[in-house]
Amino acid sequence: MKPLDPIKKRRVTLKLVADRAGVHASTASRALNPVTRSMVLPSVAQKVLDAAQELGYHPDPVAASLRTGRSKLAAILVPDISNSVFAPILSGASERLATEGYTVIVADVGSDKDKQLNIASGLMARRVDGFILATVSKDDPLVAFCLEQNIPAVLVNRAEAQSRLSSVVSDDELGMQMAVDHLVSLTHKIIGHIAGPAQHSTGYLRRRGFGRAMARHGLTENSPCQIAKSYSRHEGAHAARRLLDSHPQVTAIVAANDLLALGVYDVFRERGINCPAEISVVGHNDMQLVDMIEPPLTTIRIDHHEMGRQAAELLRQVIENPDKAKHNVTLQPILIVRSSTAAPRKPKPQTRSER
Amino acid sequence: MKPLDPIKKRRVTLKLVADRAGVHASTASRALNPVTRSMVLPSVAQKVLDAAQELGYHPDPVAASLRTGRSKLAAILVPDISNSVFAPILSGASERLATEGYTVIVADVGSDKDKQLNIASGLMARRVDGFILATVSKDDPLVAFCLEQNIPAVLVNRAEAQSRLSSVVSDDELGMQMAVDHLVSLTHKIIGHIAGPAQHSTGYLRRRGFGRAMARHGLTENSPCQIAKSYSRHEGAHAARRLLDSHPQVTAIVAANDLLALGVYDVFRERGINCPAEISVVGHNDMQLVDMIEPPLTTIRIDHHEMGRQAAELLRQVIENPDKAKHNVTLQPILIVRSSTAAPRKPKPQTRSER
DNA sequence: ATGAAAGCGCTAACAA
DNA sequence: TTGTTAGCGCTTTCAT
Repeated sequence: MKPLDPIKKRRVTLKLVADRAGVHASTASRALNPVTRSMVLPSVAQKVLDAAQELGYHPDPVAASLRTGRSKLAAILVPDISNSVFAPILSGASERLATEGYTVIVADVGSDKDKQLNIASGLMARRVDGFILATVSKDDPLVAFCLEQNIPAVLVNRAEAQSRLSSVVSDDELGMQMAVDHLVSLTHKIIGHIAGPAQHSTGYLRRRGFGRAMARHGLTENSPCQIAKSYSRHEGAHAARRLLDSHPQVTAIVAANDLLALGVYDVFRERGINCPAEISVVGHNDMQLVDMIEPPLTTIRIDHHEMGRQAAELLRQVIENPDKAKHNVTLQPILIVRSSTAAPRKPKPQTRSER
Repeated sequence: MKPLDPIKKRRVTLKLVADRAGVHASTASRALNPVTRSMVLPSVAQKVLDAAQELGYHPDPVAASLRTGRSKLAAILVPDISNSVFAPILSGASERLATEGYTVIVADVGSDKDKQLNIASGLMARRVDGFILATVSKDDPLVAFCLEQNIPAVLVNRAEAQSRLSSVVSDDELGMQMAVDHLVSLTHKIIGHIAGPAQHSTGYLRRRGFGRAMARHGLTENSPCQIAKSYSRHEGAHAARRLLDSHPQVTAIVAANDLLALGVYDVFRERGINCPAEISVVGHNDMQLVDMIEPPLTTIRIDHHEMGRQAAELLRQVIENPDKAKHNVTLQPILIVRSSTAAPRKPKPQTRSER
């Protein structure tokens, strides 16, 4: 004599629906799945659909997943969810994936490659249908992992030199070109660069873009560069100090991203340097709120929301057709001029002796 | 004659492990599960563990889930992942849940209640073990849903008046008390409030906290308030305009959150009002970067990371013991004084005629 | 302490 | 076109 359980109501199963419609479970299954619906008489299909409706049937994705090996689950791996650059990427991607019927798992996986791999295999065990990776660095083991496991994956924001996977990134070189052109048009001649870590494509490509743009203006000799250890305000400040110590003559600094530019601001404050009167600064990303800081930051805007959207779309395509040719999408950034850039102050005659 | 598939390597199943260890699958299952391991001879358990190790066995959570009804999946619902307030909550909660073996699904569910309910039932179908809700407003249908479905859930950041579920929030009234005390100590007497939407506990409680604090100082008559339609810079500006138009005498404004305070800044800029010389401003949340804006914002800091952590911990407890008594955790905020607050300018004799 | 057997809810190969 | 059957990989009675 089992105690009956009045609280937990029974799950509505496919069998229940089938019984009510007077057909076999497999027929009900076919009727319910739009793809296989044509295998079933329209009249029967309608009966099944009605029965499902009446009973409030919701297919069990877990059971389906066990059976089919697919899950309608997509995972997005970010190195740091607190970094606000990723927020619009996530919302763009989630939005798109949700409309395609995917449930999105956002995993904050940190920067430790072993940890990342662990988390990725955990998700594989859950049979996620694909990954969007916002984490990759040069020769990333995660990419190797996805290739090995033969699981659909696309890169977003950061890519690889060898494009082993499809990707959506901003045109980092072009962005730097824009930044440099803008400064040169303001008649700057000695422009420093605070680069991001070289193992990230953003760090590497933006640095290259900076170098090329300066070369194009014949300013190669006047383009000192310091590489920040990470994309953080703290490391940005660190690099800025090194840059200013070694090249006090710079009249402008191009930072590889906004966080680094904020670090530059910190150093300006610390040393009483006026921006843009004494030194101009350009950031990269147009992170939220950089229009509110003082001075409002001139920067390169990337449409991260669109980036997420396109990555999601690409992933969907790869999931549907794993042999799809790789696509490397490059988004056009735009220059946003605010108040951190201005023409350089005319060098006072006694400038040299001043220090 | 089936074509053999040299690419897709076979999944290592429990049966495989059992065979290799020379036991039955059920024994292997018992040996692998720490909880049931004691039902098995230590020597046998060891053999199974070794076999699993050698084969690189990973239990299939999908199959386990189908069988047990549990999933080791936890979902966090946020209204807007782009709002940077949620980032530290998410990372705090994810971190904690991950160490407990949960995989976290972050769902960006928007503000539409029907959409939220749809997404929640979708996740229920996936058999998530529990929800963390960062979305709730007054009498939220999502809370009713969780109660009905009898699924573990805890609230974070925003709570309900009737505490139908456990929650972790900041002490919103205390925060406002701190803000008002600070301004009063600077000798402000006429202080306005830009409130958040009343259907959110943060909006309602902060407003009440403001009113009570002003009353405590005997300033009830001098505490005009405007309610913003949403927590956004835009609505903050809107409310600020209304406040300044109706009460031009205010010397300080307490905003219900930082985003609203930024809107106030926008209006100051638009009207040429100097902050803090003419009007002081206090925010709430200590969102990232508000120390960089001009002037750096005095605000109430909430430890959102800790908030997420504690919500996760609470959720774990509720999942383990659904009959656990409700806990309503209140975190202490702290006042962060920066440069948006100062003593009010001494009213010039001709102030009144000036306008 | 271990094995046998059933079944979670679904889908798909096969048969009719 | 529909039903039969088997099984995805696991856990959990039940029997031994």
